[in-house]
Amino acid sequence: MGMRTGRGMAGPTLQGCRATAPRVSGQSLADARNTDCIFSCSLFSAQGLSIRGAQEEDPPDPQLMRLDNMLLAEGVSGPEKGGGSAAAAAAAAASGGSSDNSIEHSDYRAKLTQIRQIYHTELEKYEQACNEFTTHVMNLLREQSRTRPISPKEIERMVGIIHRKFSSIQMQLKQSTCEAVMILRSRFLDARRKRRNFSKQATEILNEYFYSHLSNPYPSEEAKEELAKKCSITVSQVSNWFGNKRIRYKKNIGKFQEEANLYAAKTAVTAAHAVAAAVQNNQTNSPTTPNSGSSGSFNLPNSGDMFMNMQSLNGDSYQGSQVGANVQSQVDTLRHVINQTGGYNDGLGGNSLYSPHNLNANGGWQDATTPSSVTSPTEGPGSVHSDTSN
DNA sequence: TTGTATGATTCTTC
DNA sequence: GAAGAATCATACAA
Repeated sequence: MGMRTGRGMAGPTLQGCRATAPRVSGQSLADARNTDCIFSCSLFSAQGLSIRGAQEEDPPDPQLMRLDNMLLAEGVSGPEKGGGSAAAAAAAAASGGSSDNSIEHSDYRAKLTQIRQIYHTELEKYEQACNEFTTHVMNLLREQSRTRPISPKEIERMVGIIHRKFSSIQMQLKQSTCEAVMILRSRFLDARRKRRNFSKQATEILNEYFYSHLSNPYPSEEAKEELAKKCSITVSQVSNWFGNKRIRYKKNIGKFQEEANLYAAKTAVTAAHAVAAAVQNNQTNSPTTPNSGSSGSFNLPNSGDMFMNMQSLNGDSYQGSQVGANVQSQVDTLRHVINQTGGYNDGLGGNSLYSPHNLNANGGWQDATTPSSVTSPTEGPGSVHSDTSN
């Protein structure tokens, strides 16, 4: 489960553990004993050795030291540090502050606290039982001393045996706790890896960008960062989203038409206002002043798109490239709406006034963006080389 | 339960 | 290294 078959698999370092750890729902220490997690296996294999002499006079058991160190590192033993384990810290760092991950993070901390509490309760119980039993044995020996002589050495030996027995129980407790923490960690990392749909708002933001940049849906790094910030996702997620979107859009334009219309209509009014404002602004100022709006980093090439000539909109003879990138994108939206109202061919090339998606015959975004002198901020759509599939 | 949507991963190409 | 393409795995709706 969770492992992909037939291919190499890149992933977090806990991959091996994650792949074999059972997906337990409860977090009791007893459940934790069932794990076959790699880490746990090593603990179990060493247990037989640890029962003997984990106490005072013997050199410190390396296994016990490992357990203690791990419990300390995970914040289970030692001073309370709010569940601030390495995993939790890593998770917090990876979360990028998104609310969902924060919830997961707090969930992790809550469960770790639970484990910590169980551990300390059990540890206390064992210590108490050890003391009680020692007292009990001492009392018995005292009583026996009335009938036979008992040397201090014998008493010491008995106490030593009791302590060793109880320390082996403690060892098991520590092992179980470690296993529980490991399971929790693996489950937590699994949860991070699990696919989650983006929020509706995030999808809307991405879609709005995509459909308003249909002529060149290749956001620059800056734009990706901005989108990522807006959507509370990572830049690579933005890249993934656009990669998926471009391919799926190309594969089934018809299916996405409705969606395209929706977003186009949504931003049409804004687009019209923006265009008018930009034109106004441009006329009153310098005709070559580029727009520096929020999307200004997209130097959308447009010489391949007849509609990009703003002449048809304002009567001026100035090109879309002079308008500015954000206006350019708005024009994309606007023209889409215009085209919708006028009706257009659903096909890729067709004979319609313009191809609404700026896809070339191969399904690429090439024709709208092929000017040799103008390149995309990232990589021009010229890199869309083979769109013949499907 | 099943089909579809979708985010992620991997491989290939340039 | 970025993008396309194929695929996987999971979420989600019917």
